[in-house]
This record gives sequence, structure tokens and C-alpha cells, in this order.
Amino acid sequence: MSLPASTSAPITIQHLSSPPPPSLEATTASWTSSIAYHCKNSRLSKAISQFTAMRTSGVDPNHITFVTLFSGCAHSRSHGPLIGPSVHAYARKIGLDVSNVMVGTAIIDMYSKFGETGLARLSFDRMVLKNKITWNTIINGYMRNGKFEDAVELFDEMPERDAVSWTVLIDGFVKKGKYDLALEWFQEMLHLGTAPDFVTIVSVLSAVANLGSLSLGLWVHRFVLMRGFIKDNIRVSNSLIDMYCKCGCVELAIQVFDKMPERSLVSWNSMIVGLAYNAHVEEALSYFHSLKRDGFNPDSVSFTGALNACSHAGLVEKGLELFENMKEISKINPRIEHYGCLVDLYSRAGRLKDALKVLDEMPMKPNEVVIGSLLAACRDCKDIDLAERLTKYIYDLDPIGDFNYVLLSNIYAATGSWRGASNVRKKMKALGVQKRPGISSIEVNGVIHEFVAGDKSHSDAESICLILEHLSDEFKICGHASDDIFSEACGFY
DNA sequence: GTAGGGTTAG
Repeated sequence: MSLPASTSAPITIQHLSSPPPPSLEATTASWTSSIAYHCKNSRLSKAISQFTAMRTSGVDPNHITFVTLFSGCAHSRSHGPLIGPSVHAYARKIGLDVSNVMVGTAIIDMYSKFGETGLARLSFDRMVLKNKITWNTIINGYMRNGKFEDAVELFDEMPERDAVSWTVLIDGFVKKGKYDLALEWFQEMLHLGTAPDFVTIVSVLSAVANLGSLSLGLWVHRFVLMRGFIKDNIRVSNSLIDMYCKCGCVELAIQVFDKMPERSLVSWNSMIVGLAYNAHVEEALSYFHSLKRDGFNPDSVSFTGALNACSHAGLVEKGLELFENMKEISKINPRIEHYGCLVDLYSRAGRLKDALKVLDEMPMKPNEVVIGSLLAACRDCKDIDLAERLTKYIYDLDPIGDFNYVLLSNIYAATGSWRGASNVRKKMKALGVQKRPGISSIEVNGVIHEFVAGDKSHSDAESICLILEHLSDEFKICGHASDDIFSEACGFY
């Protein structure tokens, strides 16, 4: 028996319990179990060769064999789209794709995951018998592919809706960044009397966290406590921790964490990442070191949080040490986030050359976040030469975002190079990059106030400006070259 | 052995 290809993956019971290889008296069940084993370990090609061997040895696959295979294809980005349709053709030949609910549903799920909503819908329409899961699957397929109208249409048509149906819609909107819509649907769900389960709550909390609305978050927390049915659910608590941190309420996050009767590594990670996010550096590192006492080993997310804390505090050496420990002791392969932290660590410390070295030597193509860290440092250090050298990386990025173009253009503008700035704008136009307005928002007494650059429409704009000016002066007195950071950050003046 | 879920760098 061979172990899975990824050596960094934790070895679980699942990996070790290979099923007995099909023997001479192999049955459909034993072949299927062997196929399932390979699918679970992300070895679709192996699963398929088993499937072929099964057929040539004269054993017929049944509905479970097909469900296993379709589910395996759905989870394989590389081979799935190539293999899935031919397995479908085979199921078609024996009619299982329309006559068996589970097989049909697995096919719908597979095509949805490939982005083939048309094929998913065709399979759905052809099925003789559908159950709730079939309906939820096709609606989920539409949601994940951004076809909201089709999803809602089927949602309205479906004979019987359960908590999962609602959650599919709610979470579908959350995943596409439509948090307000998600919450509207949640409200409707409660209004019509369907009880949410813990997955619904996790999804709703994610929407709330992204909106940064503490009052909504507190409401959901009260809801959880009142219902009691999910009060001590680890995942709900993890989501509460994340929500409170994203809303800037570290104290409440700690309270939730402390009250948990049982924690997972994600609970620890949510604290570490959340504390780092809120610049509570010492505490973030202390949680990072404490998770071992709870019997956990830090994973790649834990390191991201700890590294991020170091970069916010300018702890370059500590950060580098963590990065080394991650590779050498924890045997975790650094991912792009970790290189991003490293670049950020050097960038914020003003060590641009070191940052550039990381960028050039990292084993994967840098993305816009990594470039953005360095570019922001170029702006702060007024290093236009380095910024120009980054241009090639920026133009090479996909997908095209506006962030770095705007940053680059601002660097040119800040150094008085209007021609450079205008060239960037031209390039943006040529590439079809649109600058989206940056919006800052703050919640005061449950009301969310939004501001865009140059925005003076707020009823208290005048006093807000006065306070900002005052803060800016205070900053200068304290020795921080403010560089009009307030005008940039808050969009006034 | 078919459906929905949490933490990740600018």
C-alpha cells in the first residue's frame, strides 16, 4: 500500500486503512470500495483504472459505484472534467443516470462543480424521480455559478424546502460577496418559520463578519444563546470568534473562546489570525505558543497569523525564525500566503531589497497581494525605481484587479511624475481595468455610515473633518510624518 | 453511498 502523494498531509486513519484489493471472487462491493478509497485520496486516475479492471473482469458496477465515481470526478479539478462525461456516458447506457436518484444527483453536482450549469440542468430535467437533495443540489449549482435568478426560480418551484435549501441560497450569496442579500434571505427564512441549523448560522455569521456589523453580530449571538440548540457547537463558536475579531471586538472574541467547553485547531487559529488582524501582536503570538498545550500542532493557517502579527509589529527576526521553524520543524511547505507575509515583513520594515529578493526567489508566481505589499512600501519609501521594476509583475497578473494600478499611479503622482501616472491610467484603460471606488464604513449605534473619497455628503461632515484635522496634528506632534494619511484613509478634504 | 459550513498575507 502506498501513502498519498502529499507528504505534508496529516496521516489519518483513512489513509492507512486501504481496503483489501479485489480478489478472484471480487464482488461489485469490493471493487467499489477500492474505487472509493482512491477517490477519497484524490487519485482519480487510479480509481478509473480500477473501474476499467472491474468491467473487464466481468463484474458489473451498480448505483453505488457510479455515485462514488461521480463524486470523485466532481472533486478533481484536473481530471474530473475529462473523465466525468465518459463515466456519465456509461451510466447513460445502462439508464442509471435517470432511473436512480442518487446517481442523477451526483451527476448534477459534478457538472455544477465543473461550471456546466446547462448540463446539470439537462440531467435534472431528465430524471424520473427527484428528492429534496436533488433540488438542493441543482440550486446550489446555480448559486455557485452566480446564476441567482435560476436558483431562486427553482427554489420557489421546489415542492418542499428544508433548512439546507435556505442555507444553499444564503451561503451562495455570501460566497459571492452579496452579504446584504444573504441576510435578507435569512430574515425571510425566519419569517416563514424554517428553523436554521448550525450551518445556516455559520454562514450568516460569515456575512455579518464581512459587513463588520457588530450590532448584527450581537443579535445573531443572542439568537444562538436563546435557541441553545447550537450553543456549544465548535464551528458556531469559531465563527463567532471570527465575527467578533472582524468587527474589532477582540474582548468578546476572547470571551467566546474562553467559554468553549471544547476547542479545535480552527478555534485557536481564529484567535491568532483575529488578534493579529487587530494588531494585538503579543497576544496573537502568545495564543500561537499556547495551542500546543491544548494538544495541537500549528498548521499553515496558524503560521500565517503569527507571521502576520510579526510583520505588523516590525518583528523581522522573529518572523524569519517562525518561517524557518515552519519549514524545518513543522515540515509545512510554505504557500503563497506565507511568502506574502515574508514580503510584507521586509516591506513594512523598509527592507525593500530583501523583500524583492523573496519575490524573485519564491517558487510560485506572485499574486497581487504580494506585489501590493511591496508596492505600498515603495510608496512609503518613495522608491519609484523599484516600483517601476514591479510593473512587469503587475501587468502579468491575472485576474486583473484595480488595486495595484491605482497604487502605482499614486506613487508616480506623489513624486510629481504626472506622465508616469497618466501612462498607468492609459494602460488600465487599454486592459479594461476599472477603478472601483474605495469605501470606508463605520458602524455607530447600529447605523452603518459609508464614505468614499471626496465625500462630504454626511450630515456631520464638518465636525468629522475638524476631528480628523485635529488627529492629524496630534500625529505630527507625536513625531509621525502624517503625509495626509487621514485624507487618504478617510476620503475627506 | 447523492446536498449546505468555519480560520489564510496588501
